[in-house]
Amino acid sequence: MDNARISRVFSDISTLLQLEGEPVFKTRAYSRAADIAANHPVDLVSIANDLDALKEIPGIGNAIALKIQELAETDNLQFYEDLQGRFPAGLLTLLEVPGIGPKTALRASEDLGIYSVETLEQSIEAGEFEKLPRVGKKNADSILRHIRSQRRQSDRHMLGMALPIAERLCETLRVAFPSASNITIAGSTRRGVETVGDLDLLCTSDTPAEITHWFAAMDEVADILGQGDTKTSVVLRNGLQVDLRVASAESFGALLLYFTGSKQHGINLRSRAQSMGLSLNEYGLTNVETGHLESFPTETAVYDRLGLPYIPPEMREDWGEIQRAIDGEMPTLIEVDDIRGDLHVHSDWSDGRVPIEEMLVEAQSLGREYIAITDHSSGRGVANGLSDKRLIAHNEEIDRLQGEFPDIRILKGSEVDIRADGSLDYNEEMLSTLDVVIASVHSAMGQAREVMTERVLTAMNNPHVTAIGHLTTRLLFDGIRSRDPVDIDVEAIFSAASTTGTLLEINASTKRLDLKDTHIFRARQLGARFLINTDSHRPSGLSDVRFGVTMGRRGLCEAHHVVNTLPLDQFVKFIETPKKQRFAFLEKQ
DNA sequence: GCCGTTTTCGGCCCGACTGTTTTCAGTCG
Repeated sequence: MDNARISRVFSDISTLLQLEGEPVFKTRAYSRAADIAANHPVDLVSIANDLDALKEIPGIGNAIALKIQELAETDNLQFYEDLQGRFPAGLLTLLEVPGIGPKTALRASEDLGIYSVETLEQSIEAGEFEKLPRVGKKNADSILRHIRSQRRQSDRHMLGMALPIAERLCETLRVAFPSASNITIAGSTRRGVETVGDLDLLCTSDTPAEITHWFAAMDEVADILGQGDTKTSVVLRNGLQVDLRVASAESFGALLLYFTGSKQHGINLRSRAQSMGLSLNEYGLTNVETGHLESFPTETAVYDRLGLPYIPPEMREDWGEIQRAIDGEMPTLIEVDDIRGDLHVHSDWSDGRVPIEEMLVEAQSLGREYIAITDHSSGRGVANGLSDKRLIAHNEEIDRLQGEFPDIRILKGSEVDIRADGSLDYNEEMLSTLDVVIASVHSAMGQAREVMTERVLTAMNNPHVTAIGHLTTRLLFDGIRSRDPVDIDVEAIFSAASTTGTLLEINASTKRLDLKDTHIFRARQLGARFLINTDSHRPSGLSDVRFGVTMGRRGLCEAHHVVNTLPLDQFVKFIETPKKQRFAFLEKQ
């Protein structure tokens, strides 16, 4: 039982209670609990024996806390079982089809015996489904199209793939409509969520219809899902859904706030507005008594009117950010420009694509003050890992290149395999020749939780290990494959970071993003410090640092939490400090 | 079911779109 499964249970309960006609506020409470569980930085099972700790989480009360306890203790929930038993099996899968809500799903199963997406499809094709009340042919056709397009693709896309496309579409709009302004990415892409379901683009213009119609007619549009004068929704040839909304400039602040989300952040803001006698929507704030509408050109102006400081998009996840804002405890989040060095970079000495020189040229052009070349260790045979002998030559090559590149400090490094038993590929003598050691798991990923945890802890206790690379080894779905994270006690690892003086890597590679946001949030609370590294295998990879910074921001990192924001001389002092005293050194900075 | 600088009871976020209807239900974000 993990947070994802708990979330699933509450989400199902919410839906099923809706079908039973329970009050909407009750179903909403379960729905919010599902969101909370899905994103909570702490494993709920690990605190389930403490009822008060569960109830301290906003949105979790007595009833839901008790249900979490039951799930944690028995891996089961009687309430959930009973509820499911009162409905036909398969009903919930129907609800995953866009366009099918609770009412339609229930009617379809009761009246037509539909209990799966396949039987739904057959019923639509047979012309039966459209005869249900309030459905009709157009709805039926639209649902059928959704079923078929959903089958073609997974429903979420890596941020690293979606963001560049969104940026390119914005640029296309800028060129095509010079008079349009505020062309902006919104939605989960703007918040920096690791995967996004669709792209939300906004702009302001006096001639919205012209823009939405032009957009829907673009070459790369494969399918138009909906089109009006102020909004259009299309599917691109690559399978990505894009929603474009156009409005007038005076209300852009409220519009952007609204379409950036998250949903729950918006609900919390509207709640706050209500308590001030105001009503918040995408056009602005309306005085409930007088009906007067105030417009806001910027998001900052809306927050200000609600008595709050600006809340950066990455924080708008209902992780306590509004309370933090009220309390005046807003962090100054880390920014891309704070990053001065990259400590995890590969070259063609192992499995990188280009010679060290080319990585150095690119790193310099990005303004990096220092870089560690960390090719793989000998255990990575498939990655052309470096034997002891080749590591010595690698070090000599770096000394030579330092002479050619006086403007960037090149650190001797290695990404060393943590073997299945926790030992490292190089011995103490070899490790002591290196400035930076990133220790990573690349093998035996199926180990039991206790074994894996002990394995990484052993590496953390090695005095030469600077940081643990991509802790969970998960890979996001890139259209072809994905990899689940290893089973490891992250709380134990995060706690050990400060006691051993080991840094934790935020791996910015677009398919990794490992640690992920909730891990960073929790590790920071437990006193960990980080490196944001790109794990680049080619020059273009060095720019991916921005994705790592975004994850750091979502985990509420300030620059001082991330050690490669230190200027070169300070960073060198850091790695020259005996490992056990490094966190004390950071405290003094 | 959750929650409290109006409340331990009585509130609880807001609007657009679509297609079905004879004034609005259902779904979505």
